[in-house]
Amino acid sequence: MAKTAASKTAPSKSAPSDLPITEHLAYLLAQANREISRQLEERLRQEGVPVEQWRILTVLSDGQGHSMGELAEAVLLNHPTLTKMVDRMVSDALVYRAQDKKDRRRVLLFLSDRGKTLAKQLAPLAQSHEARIIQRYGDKSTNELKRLLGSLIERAGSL
Amino acid sequence: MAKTAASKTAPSKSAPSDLPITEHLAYLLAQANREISRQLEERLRQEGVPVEQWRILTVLSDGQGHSMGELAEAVLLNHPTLTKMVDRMVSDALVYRAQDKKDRRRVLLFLSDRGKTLAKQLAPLAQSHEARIIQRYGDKSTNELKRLLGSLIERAGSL
DNA sequence: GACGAAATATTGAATTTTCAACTTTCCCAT
DNA sequence: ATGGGAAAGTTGAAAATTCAATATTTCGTC
Repeated sequence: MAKTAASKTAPSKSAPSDLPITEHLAYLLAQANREISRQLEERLRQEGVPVEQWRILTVLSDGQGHSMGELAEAVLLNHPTLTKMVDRMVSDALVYRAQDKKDRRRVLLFLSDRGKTLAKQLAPLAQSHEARIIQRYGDKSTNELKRLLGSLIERAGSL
Repeated sequence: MAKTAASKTAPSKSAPSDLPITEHLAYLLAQANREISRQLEERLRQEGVPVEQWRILTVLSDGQGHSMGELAEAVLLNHPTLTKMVDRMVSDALVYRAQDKKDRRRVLLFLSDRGKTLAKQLAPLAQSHEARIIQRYGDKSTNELKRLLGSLIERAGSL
């Protein structure tokens, strides 16, 4: 038995499974995310917009109304957090809420004119961030990384 | 003609910069990180330990004392946040502080016996999380993803 | 040596996020 | 129809994070 834990070297005191933290996928993802988010955030700070709001503005840019639930999922925020962030954006007149006629429990969110304008200003900033990564990190690597991340996410539910 | 903002070019094709958010590396990283962190968190909840504390415990598991600055960098937290999290961990008797004799500005952090025990309980949990990802997502893909993330992080400073 | 600048860590106030509870509306089996 | 439960969103209190300001110690230079 113990096929996986076959004897490697004489275990002195701590388990051999003490993988350094930098080898954990969870850690590498957190670190990479932190670095890249930080850089994007720096770009967006130019317009005084937090990354989460950029996501919201970008998702809403398709002109459709999106429900809070949809959005929460899309922009990686949980419901109460999104509610309060949207409150702030409403105060800043970037978005507005409207009740869904079909299902009156739902609230649909739309970009205001001001929000549309801002979204258009932001898009090139994010774009140039992406471009710089590709430029420095390489087209090949970047695309491969994106592909792998995409498929990881796809299967994440069943992980 | 309902297009309120089609002031520029005519092509109905989307504007050059309108990359869907799901194509942005920054977004893919955030999403993947969220999914994987969430899963790990679920495992760790078994022992009532937040992911950040797992990171701290794991880094300190080398038995060395680590300064707050070092740790903050290693566990992806900024200084004040780390200070307060460590305060909580000290209250829980998982770690303790000691002044660095060489440089009295610095504070070194060590695992207590209780912290060591907990760290040893946690390691297999994290390990099995990793194992499950590899099992479902594939050895090949996982390693390739890790490799790419590692090299992205390496160059992140110059991005 | 001594002084000002930089590095290290912490604190307190303000902001943000989270958790649990709540309201409203819809679904549907009785 | 209708009453119980599920779904969508919000709210308020509690917890965590962040920002700016504050000690304390070290370093370099004169």
